[in-house]
Parts: sequence; C-alpha cells; structure tokens
Amino acid sequence: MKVTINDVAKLAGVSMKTVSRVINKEPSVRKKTYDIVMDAVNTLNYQPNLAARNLAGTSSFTVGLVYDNPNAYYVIDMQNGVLSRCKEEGYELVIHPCNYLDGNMEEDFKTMIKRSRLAGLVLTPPLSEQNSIIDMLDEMGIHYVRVLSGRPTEEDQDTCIYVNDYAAAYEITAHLLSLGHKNIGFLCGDKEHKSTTERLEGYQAALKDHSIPLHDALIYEGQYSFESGVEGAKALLGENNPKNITALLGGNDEMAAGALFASRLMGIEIPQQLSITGFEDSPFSRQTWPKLTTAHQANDVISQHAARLLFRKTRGARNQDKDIITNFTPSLVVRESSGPTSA
Amino acid sequence: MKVTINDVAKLAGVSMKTVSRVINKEPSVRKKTYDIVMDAVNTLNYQPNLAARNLAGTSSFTVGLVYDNPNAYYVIDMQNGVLSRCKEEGYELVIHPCNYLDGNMEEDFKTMIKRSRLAGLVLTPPLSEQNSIIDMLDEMGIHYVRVLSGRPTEEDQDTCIYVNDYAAAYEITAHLLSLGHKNIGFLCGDKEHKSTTERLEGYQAALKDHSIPLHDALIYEGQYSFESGVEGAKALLGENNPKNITALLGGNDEMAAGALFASRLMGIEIPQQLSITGFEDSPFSRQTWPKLTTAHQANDVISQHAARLLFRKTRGARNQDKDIITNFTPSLVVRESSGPTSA
DNA sequence: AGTTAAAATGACAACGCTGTCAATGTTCTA
DNA sequence: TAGAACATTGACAGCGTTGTCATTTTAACT
Repeated sequence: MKVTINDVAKLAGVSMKTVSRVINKEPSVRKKTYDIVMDAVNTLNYQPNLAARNLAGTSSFTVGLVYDNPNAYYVIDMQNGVLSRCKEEGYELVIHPCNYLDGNMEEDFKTMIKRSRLAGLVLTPPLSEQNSIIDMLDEMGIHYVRVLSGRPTEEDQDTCIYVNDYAAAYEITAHLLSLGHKNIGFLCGDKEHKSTTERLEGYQAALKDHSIPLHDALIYEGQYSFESGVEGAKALLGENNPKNITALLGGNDEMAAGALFASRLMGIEIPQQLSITGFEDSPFSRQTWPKLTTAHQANDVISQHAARLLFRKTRGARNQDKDIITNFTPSLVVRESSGPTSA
Repeated sequence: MKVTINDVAKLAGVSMKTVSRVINKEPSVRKKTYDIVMDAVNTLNYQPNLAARNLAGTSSFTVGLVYDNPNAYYVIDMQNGVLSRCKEEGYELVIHPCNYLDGNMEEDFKTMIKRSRLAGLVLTPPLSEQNSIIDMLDEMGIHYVRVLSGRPTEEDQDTCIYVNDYAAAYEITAHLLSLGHKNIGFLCGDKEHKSTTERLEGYQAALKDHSIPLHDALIYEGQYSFESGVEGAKALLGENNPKNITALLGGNDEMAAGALFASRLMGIEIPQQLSITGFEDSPFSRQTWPKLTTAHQANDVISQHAARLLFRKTRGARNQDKDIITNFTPSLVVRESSGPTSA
C-alpha cells in the first residue's frame, strides 16, 4: 500500500540514498542507474513523502503564496499559476491571505515559517511593493519572489516579475486618442499600489506624446473598487459634465464597472456619449453592459513564472530554468465600452 | 532560533512526551503540569513543526479543500473559511482545484494523498454531489466532509453540511409573488449541481402554494454562467415577451447578471418592466445596474463549519465540538432589481 | 599494468515529533 | 494503612527522507 524509498531501492537493487539522488536530480548518478531507479519508481508508482523530505532536508518543499488583495479573480489566477508549477516540481503550496493593516504581519510570517519551514514566498501586490515587508524578509533570510508593477528598466530579474502597467495604460490611452477623444478622465486606484502610479504615468505619457495638455482636474484619486469607480465618475462627470469629458480610464475593471454604473444613474449613454475602459480583463469586464474595453493581464502565466523564478533561486544548481519571463505587458482588448467621439 | 519540543521540555522540567501531550490536548495531564508547559510554550514562542508531526503521528495535520467551481468568489470564501479554522487548530491547508471532466480524478487524489497524508478533505459542489467520488473516497478510507445543496430532512449530520437552496428559492419566489408577479421565469443552472434542482423545486413549491399554475415554458435549462443567463433571458423574453413574463429568477448571480445584460439589449427596463433576482449574493450582485435582489449565502461561515465537522471526525475524543451548524439557509436580500409589477 | 584522481554509490545518523509501553504517583477501598 | 486501581509521566523507538562521510567503482593518466 504505502511505498517508501526503501521499496524502490530494493526493487532497483541500489541503496536508499541513490534513489534519493535520482528523485532529487542530483548530479553524479550514472545514466544507467538513473534509468533503473526511474523504472522502479514508475512501476511502484512511488511518491516521495513530503513530510519526511521537509523534516530531513535543509531546504523544504513547500512554498507560500502571500496576498492582501480583495480581487477574487486575481487571487485565484495567481494560486492556479503557482499551483501548477508546484505540482510539476513536487512542491506543496501554502496559501496565506493576510491583511497588511492588521499590523501583526511579522508575527504571522514567523508563525507560518516555523510551522512549516518554507522554501520561499511568492509575494503579490500590494505586499510585494511594501519595503518594510521586503526588509523583514531579507532580515529573516527568507527567499521570495515579488510580482509587481514596473517597467523593464528597473531590473531585478532575480527576485522580481514586472508587470508593465505603464505601457498598457499608454496603449489604452492611445486607443482612446485614436478614437478622437481629447478630454480623457482617469480614475486612480489605491495609492499603496504601484500600479496606480504606473498606470497614471502611462496615461500621462500618451497624452503628452499626442500633445494633449494634462489637467489634474481630470484625475480622480480613489481606490480599486466598484464603489470608488461610482464616486469617481460622479465627481468627474457630475453637474452636466462641465469638463466635457468624453472618455474615462478606469484604474481597473471594477472601477470601470462602477463608472458604468454611475453613468447609468446619470443617464449617460455608453459608448455613444462616453467611453469607459478597464484594466486587468477580469471575467466581469465581460459581464457588464456594455462589455469593457480593457487590458488583458495573464495572471496565471505571470504567477507560473514567479514560481519558476522562486524554484530557480531555491534549488540552485539543480535548477537552471532559463526561459523565465520576468517582464509582462498587459495587452489591449477592445470591446464595446469604447467608441469614437460623437463630437 | 529554532525552538523544538525538547527546548520546551527542558524549560518546563518535564519530558518531551508530556509537552507533546499538552500541545495535543491529550487527557491525563495534571492541570498544574499543563500550566507549566504552556508557560514554557509561550515564553519560547514554540510552534510545533508540522512536517515532524505529520511524519511521526498516525493522523496528519493537513486537510485538503477540493473544488471544481469556476466561481472565484465562492472558492475564495470557502478557502478563507476553512483556512481560518485550520489556523486555529494548527492544521495546514492544501488546496486542490480540479476538473471533474478530466477523468483522472482518482489518480490525482491518490497522488495528493501519498505526497502528504491527509487528515481529511472538504468537498464542495458539484464534486461533493458526485456519488462516484464519494464511493471512491470511502473505498480509499479517506475522511471527508461534504458541502452540498439539501434540506434539513435528509440528515447525514456527520459528514454533510447542507445549504437549503430549496427554502431560499421559495423565499425569493414568495418575494416576487408578493410584489404582484404571476408569470415568473426561471433560469436553471447546471444539471450536475444539486442546487439547480433544489432551487427549481423551491420556486415551484412557492408557486403552487400561491395557486399559480406551473408552466415548463417558463423554465430555461442552462448553466451557471453569465452567457447562459443572456441566452436564457433571450429565450424566455425574445420576440416581444409572448409569455408575458414580469419576473425572472436567475439560478445564480451570474445568470441574473446575464439576464440583466440581455434585457439591456432588448430594451427592457429593470425593474419597471421586469424584475430579476440572483442567488448567492456574490460581490458582483452589487456591481450590476441595478443591483441584484438575491439570496445571501454565507460561504465563509459554511466552510468554517465544514472544517469544524472534519476536525471533529478526525480528532475523535480530543475534539467534541458541539456547536457545529450543519444546515444553512441563504437569506433574501432585496435590492433594486426587483419591484412591483407595473401591470 | 600501476598509480592516482574523480565519479558513483552506500552506511548511518539525524530531522522533530508521536506511539508504545513501562515506571512512577496518587487516590480509593476495605 | 496495605493493596489495588487508576492517573500521570517518561524512555525510547520509529516515521521516511536527506546530509555527511566513508567506500567502492570507473576513468585518466604515466
């Protein structure tokens, strides 16, 4: 019933340790021996016991995924991406939702680490962008990989996966400009998220490149939430749209959906009177009316590469994964919420 | 740095085993000894090592959460509920998304179990309702708790948590009836989900109790998806609403949102011309326009109790949790998508 | 072929805990 | 108050791996 490394060793006619070497892809195992062992592994359908490996080894076989993000779609995508790599590599995933504002982050981390020594952590925004947390992890000597908003230039390709929100926002803005829009409002998300700044700067750069003056009055500072999108749209468009805005960039899909909602309340037709765009291409950007033009972000792929990066760091010589992508740019998806200016 | 059970034992002046007894809440430890040990545990901030416990003990400290559900909000809620209990009890959670249609479910489960022996599994719909899976688990001798749609009468209170969709659907229907609606359409979700049948029967029972004849033509058989909601609404209301439907029960929030979307396309005003209701109260039922009347389902609470039930089964005498709720009924939440008939 | 260095393999302890069973303490009975 | 019965504690092995280090085998030289 329960197959151990000893059973495999016996069947293969080698020592326990050699089997260990094989399943850990350690060097200095003769090809022939390797094959014999693998045969035994397969015929017995052997699965190394994680608890034993974690206990005996210096490095562990569990990785943690840490997030403080209210967006369920995002979290699920990240989980699935990391999980798929973990399965392949025989790692186990411990998920760790947390609330940065709770304050007892540090204790929380330490407990997690003590309970099951971790190979490393995958950090997602906004936690991945919090210097205090990074410092803490450095101090504790914990491996980690950060997924965060940033452009290819600021390369720390060993611990970071960058999502180029700047370029994506630029592209969305350019799309709106090409449709003839000139007065384009922007709904900012949470300031704690670096993506907020990146997206804003992308938007501004596009305007500048098209010789459109920037107006702070067109920028609403809010949060990445539906409600904030509602408020933002009301603030920017209220009282008969005095600023004559014809397009609105939502900081993310939820804000855009909120803006859509507010537009309905104010009797504004989308996209005839106003174009609205989102960001992230989460499922519900397809479930609004009209469907949202947005920037598609392949979170599952991103998190897969984050996991690969972590494994490369962790396993050292045993893992020389060379095809890891550390820079991603969300791509424009045009749907029905954006259209040409009527004016 | 690393505190082991031996350090605690030394500080407390007892044997390793006694500390083990204390942290496992085993009986026959003198109160005084217990206190001394706990003091030591606290001053050293001791956290038992999970790998060691799993390896040494007969029972394990990791539970699995299995789901095959596209609804991110649902999954996250379930995860968080189970997770919160796991933390309290010192368990670890392994999440296991899967695709029932893949077919190699059994292999998948076996691998998961071999890798890290599991204390038990929490199963969510629709997997929890699949007899083949239940049988398989029984055969493999794996503990599990099922969360599924059902009414209080069919009690298997030791392994099941029931969500009374029947009663909730009844309540929603009664709500619509009280608003004067008589021709009420129903958008069925996936047939694989027991909730689909339960909700349909609740709807039918309410109609019957109010002496409204049932018409199959008012029922659309679809899936629990936005797109299916769109299709369903089109099918039931298309060609100028020949059946004179004034209200539509969505199988879940997504279908309702789809129906909302379709109504927009057909130029139907909500709720003036048509009331639409959802089910589950997922976040986006608040992010549609208008916001959805729905039935609130406390998934995080439900999954917490599922975890508690599992722990009670697993830990036997050491856990006599008596306040576990095994029957939940979603409760009506009235929002703007339902209103009185204009007729 | 004889030597030496390098590569491949194995023996065995250790990881931190729990289960078993024996040893000690305590309480109760007569 | 002796002895039985029970409650509490401890010694020690063992869970299934990996790390260390010793040993054997192979390859690479004179």
